[in-house]
Amino acid sequence: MLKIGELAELAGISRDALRFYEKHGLITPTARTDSGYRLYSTSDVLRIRFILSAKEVGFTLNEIHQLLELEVTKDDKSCQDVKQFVDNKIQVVNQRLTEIKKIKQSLQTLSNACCGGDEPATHCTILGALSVQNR
Amino acid sequence: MLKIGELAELAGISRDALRFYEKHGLITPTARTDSGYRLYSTSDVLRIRFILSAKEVGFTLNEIHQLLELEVTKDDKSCQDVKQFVDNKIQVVNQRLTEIKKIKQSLQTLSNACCGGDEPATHCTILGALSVQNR
DNA sequence: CTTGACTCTGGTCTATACTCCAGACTTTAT
DNA sequence: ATAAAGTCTGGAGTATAGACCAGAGTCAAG
Repeated sequence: MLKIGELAELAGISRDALRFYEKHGLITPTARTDSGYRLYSTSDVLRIRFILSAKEVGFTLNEIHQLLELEVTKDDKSCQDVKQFVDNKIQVVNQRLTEIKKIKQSLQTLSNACCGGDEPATHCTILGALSVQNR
Repeated sequence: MLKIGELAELAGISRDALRFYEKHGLITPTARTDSGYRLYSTSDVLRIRFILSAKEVGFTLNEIHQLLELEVTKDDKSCQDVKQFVDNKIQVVNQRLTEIKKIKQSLQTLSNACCGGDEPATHCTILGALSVQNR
């Protein structure tokens, strides 16, 4: 079991951030010491990793909260609702995937054009690189 | 040339957002009418599209500002600096690409597990779906 | 030629996601 | 045993990205 400072270091975030996530229902330490210190287990570590991943790709804490709440049993009566929600998120994610690939291409074009590359200097801005993409 | 309301509608954002971007140096209308109305050209439209794309994938307005400022000429004396900056961004983008693919997989697994899918119900949470990935 | 829709500037307000104390208690190292 | 480092709760402060509003000017249609 990890104390808050240890988990914070492991995850590369601050203790305050961990307490903030807890206050907003994203994670609860598996246990507390008698004196009230938070204790985190390995599954808490996974949870934090997921939270940070999802944040990295643009989900808000609120959305992440919803994702973490999802609990599907095959014959849940609200199953279709959950599926709908998840499928919506998949669409969002796909959209982001497309955008991020475009931007990556642009950055790459820009990088190649720079410092003796073969691309003409007219492509040497982001927008120029983007329009190369669009041809 | 488009007036602010027209561009706003085209881009799917508010007029206030456009003025906000302007205030922070991300975009300047190509012209103004005599009475001071902002006029946007097609290259402004491209610029806004880029801004929104970059925002969508998690860049802050500040970072986007930096990206838009990049202007590389082949024999720029600061060329290596620019290349460095761009290559860093490419790394960030690659990281995000990886994360987003993982999350997409998890969502897909979750969606498939739901409502009569083949996956066992133990994978029917995001974290469960994630750990399927990690096997 | 006026009425309604649009735009201007400048300012305040809001939500999100934290960060940074303060004052008190706990644990660890020497 | 004591000092340093870590943790607790609660609350105030900050950065980002706008939204919203007021009061005044502008434009387009009937």
